[in-house]
Amino acid sequence: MTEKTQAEALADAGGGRRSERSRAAILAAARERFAADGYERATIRAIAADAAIDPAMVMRYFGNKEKLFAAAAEFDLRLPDLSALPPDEAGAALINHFLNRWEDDESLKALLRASVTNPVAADRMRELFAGQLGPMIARLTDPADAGTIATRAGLVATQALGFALCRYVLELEPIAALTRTEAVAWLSPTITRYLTGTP
Amino acid sequence: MTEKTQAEALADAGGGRRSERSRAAILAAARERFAADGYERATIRAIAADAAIDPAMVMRYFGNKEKLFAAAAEFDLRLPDLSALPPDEAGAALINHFLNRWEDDESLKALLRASVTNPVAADRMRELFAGQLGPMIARLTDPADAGTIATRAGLVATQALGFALCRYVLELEPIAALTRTEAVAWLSPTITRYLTGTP
DNA sequence: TTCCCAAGTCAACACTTGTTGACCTACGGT
DNA sequence: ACCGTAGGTCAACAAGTGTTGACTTGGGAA
Repeated sequence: MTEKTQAEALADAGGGRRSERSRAAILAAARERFAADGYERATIRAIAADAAIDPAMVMRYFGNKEKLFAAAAEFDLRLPDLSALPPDEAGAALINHFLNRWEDDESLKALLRASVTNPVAADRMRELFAGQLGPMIARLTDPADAGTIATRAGLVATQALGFALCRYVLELEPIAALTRTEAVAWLSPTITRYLTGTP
Repeated sequence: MTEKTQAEALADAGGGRRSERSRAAILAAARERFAADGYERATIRAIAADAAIDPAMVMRYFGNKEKLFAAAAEFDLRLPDLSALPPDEAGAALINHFLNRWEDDESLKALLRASVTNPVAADRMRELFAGQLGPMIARLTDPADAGTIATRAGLVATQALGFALCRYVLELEPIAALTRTEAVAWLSPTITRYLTGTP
């Protein structure tokens, strides 16, 4: 009864496969495991167990572990357009958005944990900052300084990733205990200078 | 007991006992592999092969993989005393020292790569910044602001580790291509503010 | 009803890992 | 000379990995 409705809805949703629910369960479990354990310690068997699904199904749906990771670590920074803001508020807005994004999607944690040992993940990380942050910064930057855009994006990446590494992965105190307000207060000037300042 | 005395005596003897050479070779290979591959991808067999030594010898000398890592990732930041410098030069000096330290000892890279998935490594990383950077900052800080020392150390860690992550591990361009001078110029104001400034 | 086929299960594969214990071997003290 | 032992070799172990292929099941179409 209920199942029929689900099946129909699911059939509509995807390209025709009826097992979207299993696929979604695997993906959710994979995100969790990759985020918690990193690429090599997260095993297909553990992911399958979390999703209450046979390990063979994981292979059926995603081909192999690397493709599963690629699907689980798909991520978009969803950067807002900050060009409307006064320059001295852009830094605070950006770091705030970044922390939000970090906290409500485990994919970023999975990506960071994996990117340290997995080339594919590292590539995606690079593309995230070069391909998404760069263009956003371009809209804030005086065309005369266009040559500095990539550097600015990179510098923002160093501070943003470093903070996330210490706060969410290493759980280094007292960084992990900082309130959101404190964190933003300390980081904003740094980000702002990287966005629009000079060395 | 007896073994150590003998080993030392033999090492002192002049010829260089093979066991000490083996031990050193294993450690060097381990540092290299852990730095390049991270904890789980660096295998005892690969390390032994690099050192041209039987895998069983690695176990004989270091007990198990975790202890080998602990020995290979022993590290000291060797922080200089910056309290003699004018406050606005301390940031530049510190980041310069940090980059030097990073570049001439692979242990830090090994530690960072491993600390993302290995609890022991993460612990050592935390202790590095809390136990070594903290005390150094204390000497720069007005006793009235003693309560901010740990936070300052943590913030410096976020920027320093984030930069190292992007430059040496992720090899994110254009951060990896920055000259030392450029890097120091961009980071110094950030570090200086974390050391002595306010949000 | 019968039949088909995708979804799901099971057991095994080939391989790699850390780790162990039995076995050599060369050399310094006696 | 001998012999004990530290240093080194070899092969195997048990556990765990990603991955595969043959089998079973259930629900919708005929």
